Amino acid sequence: MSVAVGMASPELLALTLALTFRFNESTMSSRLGNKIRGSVMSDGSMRRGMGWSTMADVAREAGVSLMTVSRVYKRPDSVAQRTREKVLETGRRLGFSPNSIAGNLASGRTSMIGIVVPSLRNSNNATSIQGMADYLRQASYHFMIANTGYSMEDEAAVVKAFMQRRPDGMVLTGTRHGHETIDLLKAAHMPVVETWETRGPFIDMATGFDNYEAARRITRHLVDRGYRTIGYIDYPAIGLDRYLERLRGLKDELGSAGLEPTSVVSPLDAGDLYQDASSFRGGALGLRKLQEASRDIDAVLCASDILAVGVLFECQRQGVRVPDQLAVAGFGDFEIAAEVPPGLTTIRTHGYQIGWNAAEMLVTRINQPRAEIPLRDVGYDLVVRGSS
Amino acid sequence: MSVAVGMASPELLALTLALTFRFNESTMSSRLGNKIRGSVMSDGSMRRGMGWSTMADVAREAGVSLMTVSRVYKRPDSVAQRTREKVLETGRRLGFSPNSIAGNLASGRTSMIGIVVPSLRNSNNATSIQGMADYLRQASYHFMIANTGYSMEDEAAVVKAFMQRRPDGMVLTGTRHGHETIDLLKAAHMPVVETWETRGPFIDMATGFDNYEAARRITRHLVDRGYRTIGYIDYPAIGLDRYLERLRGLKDELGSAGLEPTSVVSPLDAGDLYQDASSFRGGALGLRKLQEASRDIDAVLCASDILAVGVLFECQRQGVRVPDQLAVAGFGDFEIAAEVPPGLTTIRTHGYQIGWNAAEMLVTRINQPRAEIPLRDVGYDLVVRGSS
DNA sequence: TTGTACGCGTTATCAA
DNA sequence: TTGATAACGCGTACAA
Repeated sequence: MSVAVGMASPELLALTLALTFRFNESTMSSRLGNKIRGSVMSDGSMRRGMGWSTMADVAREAGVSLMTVSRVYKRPDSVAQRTREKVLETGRRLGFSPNSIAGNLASGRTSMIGIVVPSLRNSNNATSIQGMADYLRQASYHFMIANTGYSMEDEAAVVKAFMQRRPDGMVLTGTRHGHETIDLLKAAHMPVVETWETRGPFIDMATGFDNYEAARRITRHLVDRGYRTIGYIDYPAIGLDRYLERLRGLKDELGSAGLEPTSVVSPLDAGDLYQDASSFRGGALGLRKLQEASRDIDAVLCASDILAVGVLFECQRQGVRVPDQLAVAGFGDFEIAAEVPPGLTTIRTHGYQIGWNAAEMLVTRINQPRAEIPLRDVGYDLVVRGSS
Repeated sequence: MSVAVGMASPELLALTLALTFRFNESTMSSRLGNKIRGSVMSDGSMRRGMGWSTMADVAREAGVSLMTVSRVYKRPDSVAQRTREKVLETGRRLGFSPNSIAGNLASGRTSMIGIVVPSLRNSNNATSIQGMADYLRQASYHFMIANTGYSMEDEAAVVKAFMQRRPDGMVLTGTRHGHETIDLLKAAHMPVVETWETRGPFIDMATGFDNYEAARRITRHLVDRGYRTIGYIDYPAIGLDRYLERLRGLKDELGSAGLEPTSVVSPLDAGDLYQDASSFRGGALGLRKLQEASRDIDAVLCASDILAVGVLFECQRQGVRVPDQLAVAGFGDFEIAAEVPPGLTTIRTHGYQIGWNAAEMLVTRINQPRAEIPLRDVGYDLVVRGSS
């Protein structure tokens, strides 16, 4: 029996050889007591021994002990150079690849991070996931992701499921979580970073920015520009902390100018939100709702750039001139904000940095369990463009 | 010693109790021979025994055998109801959470899928990742993701790293991969699905659509509409199979109409591409390049909707009327295509379905290693809107 | 329906 | 610098 292949590279030959070797061994001597070896040959229900070479195989072939092989792959410096080379060469020849699962069990560390986001399609999340991915990769960590669809029950389920895989740390989006989630993580002493907000209380660590202050800042900009009849297009009211903070910031800032929001609308229903793709349309719908509520509205602030761009598109269709007849502002500074005519005034957030920070904080804490790791505020910037 | 907490839920109390119990046990009797138990109390370098309750703990407390506990959590039906309830209750009380890592090692299955994408910020990928996530979740699988930044070397490194975690299957983006990657996967008999293309050869399984035919289809539409001077804005030339196919489709279709592309430009440099966010700007740059190459260009086809929307924005800035002076077409049918005035003509792809399929095919193959799983073509649709 | 025995492939510890 | 040994926590096979 041999492995069927197309092009045969040295690496492939090595692995083929390794597999063949293992099968022969089990067929002939079975001295480890394994009656069956290799799922490839078995009846399908049997999955023990996947046909991979093990450290024991390499050790035997190279004439060293198992621990030496382990050291060669884990801390190469702790092994004499000649030994190391011999082992590596043997390993290559046998197509050996260390089994992390076994290592995890023995060491109690998985080098795995669990990441929980509301949606995988959200640009904000994508950016900070990329930040985490870039940091984690150079630190030799892997990560699992799951999305909650903005539901706390799902979040709890996801966290529970992740815990069974014993990740070394966990990243959550936002700071509002169910008791079950919080209790579970705290009791397990799981290193946790909460992201996108700087207002606690936190389970453990956090990085983000002050959504409340950012919303006040951009509202103040609109007020300073002379706009007085200001509407707000919110995310659907599902109680996401950071969006609640943005709305609160808007109201407080208008309040201190003796104003109040002319109208606050939430254009999407839950179904749309879960899709998370329908937000341009949400912005357009939102504008129409605002116009129904008040004909003389002169500025619209949106909970995200996507909504705001949807507003700009709707203005274009209606022939409403921006910013002369209507000012529009968003939140996020996605690429489109700079590109869409006439340019979208918005709050620049630093999603990539949030992701990077979260990963870095986690890894620091994992390596130094006692470390006190303070909140990291990445700040925000007001970016004024043609729409206001 | 006890766990510090804010609000104490029943679940938390259970877990606290479990941890305390374990610590006491080790401190007092240490009858398993563990000198140290629980990383929380140790000096930081010691990580064995994480302080979690184990099946053995539950078994002892519930007065059953370890296997009974295992069965309760793996195949509850195979245990008498009374026994099951007793075990579950004990498990809850001890805050027990099955350790998948140990289960993986024992069973040879990880219930983990490795997903390799070029970029985490790309909308296409995000959509199909969501499809995979939704399928995998209901099938009780988790997944790891890594991005390659469009580099084959990085892809090989990522695949190698994933293999050490012994995933049950792997999803790759596209069909063009390095020999090293291919050989490794084949030799390991790893179930693999390649996505977004239906033209082989494949490592194992594939789902996607025919990019070549789709490009011909939308090109034909432009030709039928009477456009004759057609430019193309490509992704950067890094040899991504599906983009090469799109360009080939354009050329062939124009060819059979006795035409040829007026100009083909690739507006982004590699740095921009890696960011993957700068594509609106890429479209705008591309249009300007096309205009430099030929003043009487009357239609532009783009390799993606994002580029096409960038073209629309640039038209708006230049005062070019769409579609009267210039027709614009994209590829992807992202939400923005329907929302941006005057509506973007494009090819609708089915990214979510591709992701869902990929996951489903993988799980099928994992459960039935012998299964022949044919290519799944999800097709595409021409969507004509105001821009052409 | 439940239990016993053993192995999964690695790492921590301690001794040489 | 290297080796022997004992876990890590669970699932498979088989027996009762």
